[in-house]
Amino acid sequence: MNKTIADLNKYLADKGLKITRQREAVAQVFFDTDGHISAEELYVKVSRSYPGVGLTTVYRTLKLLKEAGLAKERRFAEDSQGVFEKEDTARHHDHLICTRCGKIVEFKEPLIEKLQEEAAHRHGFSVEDHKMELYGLCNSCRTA
Amino acid sequence: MNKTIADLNKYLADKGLKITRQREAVAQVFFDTDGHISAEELYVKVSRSYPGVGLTTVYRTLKLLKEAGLAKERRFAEDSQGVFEKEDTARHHDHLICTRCGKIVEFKEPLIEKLQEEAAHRHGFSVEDHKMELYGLCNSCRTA
DNA sequence: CCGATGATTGAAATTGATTATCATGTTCTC
DNA sequence: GAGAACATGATAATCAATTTCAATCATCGG
Repeated sequence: MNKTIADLNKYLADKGLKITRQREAVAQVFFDTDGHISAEELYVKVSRSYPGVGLTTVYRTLKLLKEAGLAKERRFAEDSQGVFEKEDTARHHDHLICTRCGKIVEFKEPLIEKLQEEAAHRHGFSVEDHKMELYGLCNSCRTA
Repeated sequence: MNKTIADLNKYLADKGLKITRQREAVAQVFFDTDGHISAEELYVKVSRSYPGVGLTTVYRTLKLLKEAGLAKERRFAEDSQGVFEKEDTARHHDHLICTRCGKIVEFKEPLIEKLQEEAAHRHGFSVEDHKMELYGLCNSCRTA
């Protein structure tokens, strides 16, 4: 099932933190967003529906969402800003990134995950998370 | 065979760029280093053998080494500085990162690479490079 | 409901890695 | 070895992200 503001509120209550208008505003817009969004973009989007929420608070709320396991942060280029996506959709998918046009395609490959687990165990590691990104040219850029 | 300063010099000559004391100093120390090293660390190391080389020049030379295909930059944590390693050892290996102690183990998994290629082709991508990092707990941290 | 306590907010300042600037110094070609 | 182009390095600038801090707000106990 999809995660909602209720999940964040539960996390906040458990930690003795407070449920505020601003946090609910940020979480609401975040959960209504599909795909990747940067803190800056989320700030703009939140400002439209709930003006008066500061960029600082957007950053802080995204951090909380990460801690609560509801959001995942990614960084596709060395010099770019981080982007966030919902953890339930983030789980177990990887990315293909076009180095020319920047297009990002998500894909799944369960067999690779299995092999990752095995490789990790051979080195005494337990896997909590993984990051796999393939960089290359997409169809349009290759034929252009 | 291992790459050396000569390879950087060849690249520089081809591009009409100049071979300088500073670039040779940075490259020398870089090629003598195994594993990962940050620009800052390399700067300190270079300063010991060849004082008077600026941090700016270390960054610039590392950029050249990357362009020449002799170095590879990685960034293991969102907020950390980039680290560099020799391209010939970097090629086709991936990383296991302990989220507790920060230990980094390198491993190879040719079968995963093959599957990556296949997955990419299914989405119309050609693969130029890839990044795969597994995050978890190493043996010592798990049993501690 | 009220007041105390401690968390939260947001504007501004700060950070930290990396890059740009620019005057000066160096390399390489002819 | 002269000249043009490139390189250097101290400093300033950048930029996402975090910290600061005084003012505000949420929550709990009574």
